[in-house]
Amino acid sequence: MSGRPRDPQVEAGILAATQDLLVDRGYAGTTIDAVARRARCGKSAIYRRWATKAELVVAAVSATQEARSIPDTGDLREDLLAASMHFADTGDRSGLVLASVLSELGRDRELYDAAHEKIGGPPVAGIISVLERWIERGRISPEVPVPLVAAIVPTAAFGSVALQQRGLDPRHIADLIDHIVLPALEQRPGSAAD
Amino acid sequence: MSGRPRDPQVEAGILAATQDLLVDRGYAGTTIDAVARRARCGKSAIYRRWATKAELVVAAVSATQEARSIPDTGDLREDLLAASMHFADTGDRSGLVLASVLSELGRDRELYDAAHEKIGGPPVAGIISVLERWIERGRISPEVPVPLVAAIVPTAAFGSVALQQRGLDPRHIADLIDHIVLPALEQRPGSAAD
DNA sequence: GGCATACGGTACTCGTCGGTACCGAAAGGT
DNA sequence: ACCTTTCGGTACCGACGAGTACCGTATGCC
Repeated sequence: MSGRPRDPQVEAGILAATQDLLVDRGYAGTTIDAVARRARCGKSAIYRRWATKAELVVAAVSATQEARSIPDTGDLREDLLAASMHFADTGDRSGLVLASVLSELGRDRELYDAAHEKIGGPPVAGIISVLERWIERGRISPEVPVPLVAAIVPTAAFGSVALQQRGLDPRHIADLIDHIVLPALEQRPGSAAD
Repeated sequence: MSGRPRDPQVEAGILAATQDLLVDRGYAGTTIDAVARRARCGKSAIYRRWATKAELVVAAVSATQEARSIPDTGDLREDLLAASMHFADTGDRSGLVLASVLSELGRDRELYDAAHEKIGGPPVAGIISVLERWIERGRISPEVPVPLVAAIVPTAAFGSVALQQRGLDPRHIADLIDHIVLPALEQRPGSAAD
């Protein structure tokens, strides 16, 4: 029956190589031969696992995602910082990989779903959770448009990655939170200040 | 010497066809043959004007840009709305065209410069001008980080275009200005009067 | 009218890349 | 030991697309 088992390291190497190439060559520039060369494996090892290039890319995009916990430091600003730092340029390639497949997103349904669900979803959900918790605690007015505010940092990160090929500076994220996000959260429900 | 002059309508048709294809096929999907077919011209008419596909695309991207004036309505909110509405989904294809060439931006210097200068530059500059004018008038504190605030709507528009293949809803832009931009501008240095 | 160029259209070259087929060697299960 | 599968590697096929070369025709300047 079962012959030689597949080497998990080969799989990991292929995915890593694919991510690398996506980031600095783009989708079109990521050829299967180049992936094999970089991963130091044969093309057969790739096609044994994924039937098409699209499937490989989907897998590589999905693999950039890992579980994340929602911060709860007792301080709103700290929570926001913690939840947002995922978008900083700190080794995490998920943002860069996403940007690299951008141009195909609207045209390849499979790619779009994978990228949107795996990359866009969870991190934004983390920020939303933070905001909702502080609304429950009364620190934030229930009238603030949560989705709008929660999208600020991810959107900025996305733009940075897409246009400049690099993630956001952690300092930049802190500035965004201090000067944009927190002010947007300060509106009071009934107070007549304005 | 000079024989038959070039037909300006041919040029316009080629650029329009290129923009159309970029928007709904992407950069890779925009073939020269397809451009010629859509523009109802020969490939020779294209290569007579631009030496390579990249040059054609740069020209098509550049052609989406026209002059814009800086609004001055006497009301801060109205000025911001006017300056930002350029990013709304209203016939203006500049955003869509930009998004379509996104994936190549970081890798093709010529493309990047054209897109950044022609599309990113002027509209953002308009918003910055509005903010600076109202700072001079004392309506906005000189301490607000202008570039950070000015980037909010363009960045959001960019994300929308890139991820969903469509521009921002005008209503969404108004929400951004009311709930994000204006609150960020309300921080006062120390003064109370307005 | 005649020269030079642009026109739409077609046929071609040539490089690239996704995907397949096949190799001999290695590695595990039984 | 034997059988099966995976391994890295290579050679190949077929499609596709950028760019070139011409074609006969149309159009304007001198």
